[in-house]
Amino acid sequence: MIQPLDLCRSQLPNVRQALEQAEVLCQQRGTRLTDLRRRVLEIIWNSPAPLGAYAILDVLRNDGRQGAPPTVYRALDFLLEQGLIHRLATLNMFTGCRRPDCCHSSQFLICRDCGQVEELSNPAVDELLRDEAATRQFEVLAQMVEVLGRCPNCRGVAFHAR
Amino acid sequence: MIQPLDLCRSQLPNVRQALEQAEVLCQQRGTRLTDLRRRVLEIIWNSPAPLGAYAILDVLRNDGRQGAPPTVYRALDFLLEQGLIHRLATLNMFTGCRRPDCCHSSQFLICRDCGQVEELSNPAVDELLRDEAATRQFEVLAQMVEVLGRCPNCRGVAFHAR
DNA sequence: TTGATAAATGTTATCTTATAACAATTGTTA
DNA sequence: TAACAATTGTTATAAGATAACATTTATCAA
Repeated sequence: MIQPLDLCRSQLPNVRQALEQAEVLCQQRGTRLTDLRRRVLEIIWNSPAPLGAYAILDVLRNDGRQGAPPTVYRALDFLLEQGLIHRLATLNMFTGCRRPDCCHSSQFLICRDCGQVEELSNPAVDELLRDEAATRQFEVLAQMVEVLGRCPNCRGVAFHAR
Repeated sequence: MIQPLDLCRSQLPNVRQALEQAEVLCQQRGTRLTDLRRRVLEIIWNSPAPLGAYAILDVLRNDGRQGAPPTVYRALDFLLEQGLIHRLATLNMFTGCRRPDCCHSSQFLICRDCGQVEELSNPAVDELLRDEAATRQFEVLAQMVEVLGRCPNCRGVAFHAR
């Protein structure tokens, strides 16, 4: 008996939960999650795959909002600062952070075909890179680890129920 | 007695050597390192820090060459395919590959201040990421590991001679 | 050598991503 | 309420990348 699983979706926390957590975090930090910023965060979480700034802008305009690129980029800057979203450098796109509550270095598995992203947080990767840097007296400010490939769904990998 | 070291420079292979190696590799592979492609590779190697496509284009035009963006991007595509250069996704820039002869996954230490780049090739990083991917039945096509920070020179770190 | 073909480059136009600069609005606090 | 800071609106443009088609150059078979 074959039982296909939708791995990617099963790992997406729901949108409302992400928004509530963002609300709490910003309150704790004394930063302002304005309407615009909350809406941008919501748009990002609503999307199954990462979004580009201009795609987000399109949604905002569909909302009936005014807006130009800076509108979006400023909101994105805020959300990045707060650790509520990540920027995927290889795609020039943005995706919701799965663990906005704690500082962590992330690694991303990005599916070339469907665009869905899995966020990892393997401390060993972080440590290895820090060690390499330390050896060279290099001060680490940020890490960017992205693995491009194909997710199980897009590979057509079937899982057999045990 | 204090002995400052110029670590970054000391690791840059010289340009001629890089070009000769590229020549040999392309000959072995039956690919054509044309004048344009060789010149672009030379421009990249001549620069102490990574270059953007348009900066390369400017140099080409100073050469007296004709050219438009596609001219450069096509040459860059070829050099990337041949593994003679790397693209730094966080900077949208290109840098010469230190080990074009062997397939390898690279990690980069990128100095935010001076822009200089150190290329690492730590197999453990590669393996960790492959393991994480394998666990998730994710097929790896490419890895992008970039560490942004400050190099010893820009931190003002002094080295003491032993 | 020539003609046919493929590869590389030239050229124009356009698309995508991102930011600078300044104006208007909104929120906060003395 | 006035003064100030933060946020958002608006216009323009910079910077990175590619599509589409023309032209040139290299390669190779006849």
